[in-house]
Amino acid sequence: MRSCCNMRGFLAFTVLRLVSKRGMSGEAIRKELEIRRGSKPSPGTIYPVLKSLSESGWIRETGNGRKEKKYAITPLGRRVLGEATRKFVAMFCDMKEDFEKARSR
Amino acid sequence: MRSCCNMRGFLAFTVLRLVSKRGMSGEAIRKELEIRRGSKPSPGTIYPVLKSLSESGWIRETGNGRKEKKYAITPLGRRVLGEATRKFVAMFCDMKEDFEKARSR
DNA sequence: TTAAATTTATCGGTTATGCGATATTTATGA
DNA sequence: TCATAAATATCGCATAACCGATAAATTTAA
Repeated sequence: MRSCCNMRGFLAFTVLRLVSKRGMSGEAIRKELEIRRGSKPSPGTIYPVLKSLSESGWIRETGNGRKEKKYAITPLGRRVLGEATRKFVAMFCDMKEDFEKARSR
Repeated sequence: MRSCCNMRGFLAFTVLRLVSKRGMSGEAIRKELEIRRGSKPSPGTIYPVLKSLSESGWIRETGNGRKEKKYAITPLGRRVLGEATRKFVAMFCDMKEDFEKARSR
């Protein structure tokens, strides 16, 4: 059975939210998204998003030598995320109960 | 300042949720969406969505003569919506607090 | 040191969402 | 009845999101 929504357009938002909680690498993000949505975004999906968020100045690499690159949210990113979250909640204002009912992880 | 998400892909989902609460016409839906997201979707946006949802068998016209056409969700639509809502909540599982903080309408 | 594995990077292509413009139908009211 | 307004319908288009494939860089381990 087909679905009535495909999450298209919310990947950048979700990635920004993830990074805002704790520094994360591209791979860590892919793994978290696999859990949340059931499928792992391809590298060709996730790295362009990280690049785009970086170029917007919303996230930046945290220079822990090299290893896995980790990203953190910037102050500007935090403002943008706050505003987007506000809009998101306004758009889906009737979903409060659905979130409350859900068993949180 | 640009936004990090554009709600793209969630219009059908949102319309289905609206219709699931109470019978609504295309115009009523446009007005509700204007409130929620700040801009009113154009007719060229909303009527194709209603058509598509109808063709999927997820909503149907409720035959009150003609007047403003009203739509209601079907049992199949309710199943699809339930599943989509479950996925939605899983995807945005960390947003519970944002919804709680928000003043509800 | 070298090979394998992991992570990051890039690019083109497909897909479909939402809009603008426009036309048609239906309702309202003078 | 007729004119105006409101609601619905359709079509093509621009946009961009995401994926697949592939390659490069970095880390790990043998």
